[in-house]
Amino acid sequence: MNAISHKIIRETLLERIQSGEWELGELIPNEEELAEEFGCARTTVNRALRALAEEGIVIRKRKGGTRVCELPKREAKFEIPIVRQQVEATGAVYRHKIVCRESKKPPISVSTRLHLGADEKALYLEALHLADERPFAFEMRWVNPAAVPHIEEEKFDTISVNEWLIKSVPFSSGDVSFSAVNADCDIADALDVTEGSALFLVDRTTWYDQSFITTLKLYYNQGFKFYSKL
Amino acid sequence: MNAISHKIIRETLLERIQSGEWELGELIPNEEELAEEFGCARTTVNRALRALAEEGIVIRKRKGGTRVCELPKREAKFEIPIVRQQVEATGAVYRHKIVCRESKKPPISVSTRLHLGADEKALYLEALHLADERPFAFEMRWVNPAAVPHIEEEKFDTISVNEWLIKSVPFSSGDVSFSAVNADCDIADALDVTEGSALFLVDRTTWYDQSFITTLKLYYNQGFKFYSKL
DNA sequence: AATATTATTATGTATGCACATAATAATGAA
DNA sequence: TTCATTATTATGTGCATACATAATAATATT
Repeated sequence: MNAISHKIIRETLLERIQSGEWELGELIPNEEELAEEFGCARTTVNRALRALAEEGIVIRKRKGGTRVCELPKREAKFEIPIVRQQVEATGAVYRHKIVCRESKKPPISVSTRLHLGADEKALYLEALHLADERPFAFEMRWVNPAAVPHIEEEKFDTISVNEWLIKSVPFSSGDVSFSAVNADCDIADALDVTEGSALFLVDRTTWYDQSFITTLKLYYNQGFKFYSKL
Repeated sequence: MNAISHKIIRETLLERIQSGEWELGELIPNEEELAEEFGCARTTVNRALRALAEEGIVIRKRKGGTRVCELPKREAKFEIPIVRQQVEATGAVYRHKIVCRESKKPPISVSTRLHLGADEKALYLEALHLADERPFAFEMRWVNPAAVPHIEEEKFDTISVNEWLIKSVPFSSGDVSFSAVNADCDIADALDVTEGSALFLVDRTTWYDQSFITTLKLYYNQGFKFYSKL
């Protein structure tokens, strides 16, 4: 009665599915029948099944009933972390340094991404993230000053650009891509690796409600890995 | 009455949060008050707030009430795709080729990962994934034959190892890492790129209920990108 | 003052009921 | 046979109510 039965029911059903008691694609008993089996109300079974549906374990259709998902999706979720947290997670001391900061006309690829007019300027920043004073990641970023005017006043000596933006625009959306690139001369120099080293690149563009905020390329130093579970 | 009010309420509350009407960390009205405002039952508000809590937008505490999350988490979710689907998504024709298949004693790093005894053999496979007959990704994999004995009978001429395993063990768990590596001589050869090219590497180990199934390294060809949203 | 005990409070959960809705099956008309 | 109409069914949702639970506040005890 009190042992949060919707969770227990969810668990039980999940076990039946994972053990193969109910095959992939198979129709499972309806809510009413399950409610009777578990000796609870249909509402409770409903909640358990809804949870499984949200997780992609089952598919539910009105009148069609509930069946085990044919192709259980394997998704890896991971946080887009703040670099400082990544560094500190390794036990190292974090520091960041603004290497370059200027207002200038961005290349077309960037002005397109930020939805800027042809002659509009944007803020360009280069920053180096350090772990125990050793280069950890190198960031090349464009910011749309119209979206966050107060950025002009910020020095970024105590807080990184990313952290400042997250505080200013906490609920932005974004596109991200992950890839591997060979370090060119400039980046190799900044990260203190040999030219051509394989670097993990995160390329991200974020916006809030139609207003584009920033686009950046973040090059992680050699040997960096992103971990996740599925 | 019929316009799925819990969704509407969730939306409305989300807007108030995103617009800054309720600040980060701020306590929002309790369920009863909101129910009165929206003219609905507390149950309905509860459902909306529970959804927001699951998304990491708000934090809820008994007696403490509900408050906007201080650091809204930025997580990128993406599917660990089947390579065939990745290839076909680009419009290319997929084919895969088993380059090597043998049963042998794995190195310690692998026997540890697969929880094998010191002298136990495992199945080693190398496969090349092709997009329009051009190398797309190169896979080096160890499989624990004890976990999936039927694998001995499978030729993998119509289905890839990964797809076969997904069908055989649909609900496995796993650890994944993503990184960038320079192509060594063998891999450069397999993917037909110059040695030292930056490759995107996915390293994955999967198991089902304490029984370790497979561990693999998947090297994507140069220029490959993983896309996601946040 | 420090500690243990007892309210108080907002969320968490379960229930029975009613009705809405989408997908299907059954039926009828052309 | 073909198409449109009408049940039927399982899920989807909302509500009022009751009680459980965790965290806090208030109180009493040492």
